[in-house]
Amino acid sequence: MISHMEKNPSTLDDLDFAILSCLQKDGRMSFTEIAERLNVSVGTARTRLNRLIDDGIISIIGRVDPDKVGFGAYAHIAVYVRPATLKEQVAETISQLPEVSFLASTSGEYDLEVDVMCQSNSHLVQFVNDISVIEGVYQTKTTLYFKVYKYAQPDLGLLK
Amino acid sequence: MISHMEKNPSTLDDLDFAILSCLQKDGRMSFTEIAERLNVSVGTARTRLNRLIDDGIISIIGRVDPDKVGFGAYAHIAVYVRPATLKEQVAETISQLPEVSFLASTSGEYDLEVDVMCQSNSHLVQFVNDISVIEGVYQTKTTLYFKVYKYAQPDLGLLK
DNA sequence: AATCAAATCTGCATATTTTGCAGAAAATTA
DNA sequence: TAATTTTCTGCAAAATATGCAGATTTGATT
Repeated sequence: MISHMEKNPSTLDDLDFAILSCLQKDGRMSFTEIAERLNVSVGTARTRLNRLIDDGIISIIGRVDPDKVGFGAYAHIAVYVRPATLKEQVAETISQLPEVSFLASTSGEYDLEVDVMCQSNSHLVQFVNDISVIEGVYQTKTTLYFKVYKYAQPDLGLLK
Repeated sequence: MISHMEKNPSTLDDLDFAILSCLQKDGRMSFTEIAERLNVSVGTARTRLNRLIDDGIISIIGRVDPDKVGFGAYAHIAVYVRPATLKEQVAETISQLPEVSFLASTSGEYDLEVDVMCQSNSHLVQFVNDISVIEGVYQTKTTLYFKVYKYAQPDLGLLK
């Protein structure tokens, strides 16, 4: 017996996708407006949307513009872990750091990718120094993001 | 005479930062709740928040979990542009593609970084082929994201 | 195919939130 | 200091969210 079915792609129907699309456009769209656009009752829109959020299918987040808010150094750091067995542990440590906005393990030449927002170049240098001394971090390569052209959500229509 | 003052870091006060913090935690937090937490009137919270959004300082977006929603291939593509003068033009073209969730110019070895969400590996291959034939794209290097450990917003407290 | 159980949807009444606006307070400028 | 602009507050009206009971649909089992 399964008490709570975890959502996976196959359990998302057209209505779910339509709600996700609405939220991608405007994370503060009201239940009422979503319901009207999709021709369902407010209750339905609310139930679905709340479940999508609870199940972690979508997160409604406020994303600050790093420049406008004062993060002068937005960067990408490639992290090489040796021995490779320490990867999870290193990831755990790095994910705690407040500057980190994105952290993932990768298939490529390096093992972990860390995106960070720092106040200034010197703060960034400090940050890179800090992660360089974590046990298991063998090497790092830092790349600055100069100009962000797009920061959006992929078109869910691609999944149809 | 300046009719509309563009916001820059120095014009954001403590209340603005406090509102941004609330929205980073929950993009759907109501004006009322924000007002109560910060001990200001609802009208003030509303005016500030709307202005922060209008000025592009923060965007409230629904971010879907690529795995759960059916994007089986989440990847990072390093793009080398030759001649370098075509960079803006290439960026413009790539930013139109629906798979692209992030696009920025960088300081490093490569010129542009493109993050994409594709349905499958074959869709990703197709995508990489498509951008490889764009005029000015000299070379690409694709790295898959295997596991995302963190996808959050940086701590605004770092700016204090 | 019929039945039952579980899940989902709808619509309504109530509670809460948002919106528009006018006047008070604060900040800015001359 | 006075004038001007900007920001804040509080109130009433409109819009929205919430809780819930009953209807509908879906899915599993026989």
